[in-house]
Amino acid sequence: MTKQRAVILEVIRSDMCHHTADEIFTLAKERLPGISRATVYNNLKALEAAKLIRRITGDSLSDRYDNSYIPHGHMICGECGVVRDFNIKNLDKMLSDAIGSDFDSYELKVRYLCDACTEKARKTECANL
Amino acid sequence: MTKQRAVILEVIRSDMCHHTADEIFTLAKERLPGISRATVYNNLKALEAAKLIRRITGDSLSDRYDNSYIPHGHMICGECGVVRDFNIKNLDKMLSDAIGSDFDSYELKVRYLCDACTEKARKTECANL
DNA sequence: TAATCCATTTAGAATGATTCTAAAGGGCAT
DNA sequence: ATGCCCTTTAGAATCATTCTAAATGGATTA
Repeated sequence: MTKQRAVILEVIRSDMCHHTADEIFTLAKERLPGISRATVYNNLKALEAAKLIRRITGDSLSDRYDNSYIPHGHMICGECGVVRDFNIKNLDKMLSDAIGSDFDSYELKVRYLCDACTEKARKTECANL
Repeated sequence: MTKQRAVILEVIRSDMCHHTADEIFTLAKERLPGISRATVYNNLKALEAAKLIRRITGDSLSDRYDNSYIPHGHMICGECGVVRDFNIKNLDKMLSDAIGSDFDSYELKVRYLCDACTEKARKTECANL
């Protein structure tokens, strides 16, 4: 465990956000000014291989990283992009039943409008009347 | 509906595969040799906006396109990359319950080992004994 | 302490999917 | 035929990510 790897892991674990590689690079740089972008990518890959984090793809043009390796749902506001976790009971069993075998992992993303953005949209509508 | 758009839509609808933009470009080119890559991307975007197809992201480094706009599960073999559809009963309801509101769409991907690749792995194991 | 080793880091080049741009084309109403 | 506007085209630009080759660092041994 190099100090670079430790810092990257701490950055990912320090909050509930689902950061992009670039954000992680910026945050790690505050503590290790000399750190290289390639090091961030190398370690993100290594940390996922070690099952300490999980890469989540497709929410935006860049991938994001989850501080838990255990699969769970992500709800993503289509307006402001905020990502929150959620769980569905027995989903693992339903999935293995549906596909007819065990599986390695899953990714579940729901696009919705968060409360704040719903509220904002409501106000805008009123203003347009 | 230009002839380019029509051909692209036909390519996507012509089979159950989940093609990448590049594959769609190649297939469309067989019928319209002069077609440009940008036209394919433009139309894929327009067709999704018109709810005729859906883009699915994160299965590989390039996005793929589904000939149905209606969300459903995708099971993806981690070995050979083949994508198949599946459904889970009442998932819509479970999702809206879990997130506490209606949602726009979801994406559900399960990474597993398909029968053919499982078989292949079994044989390889035996060969290594 | 000095020498060696090997994995990791670094900087920057390379890649590859996608988007952007500016000019050309095509269809439709006038 | 003319003008208009949306679409297409070709290629340049962008941007996240991967690759490469040289430098570094920490541990181990002599």
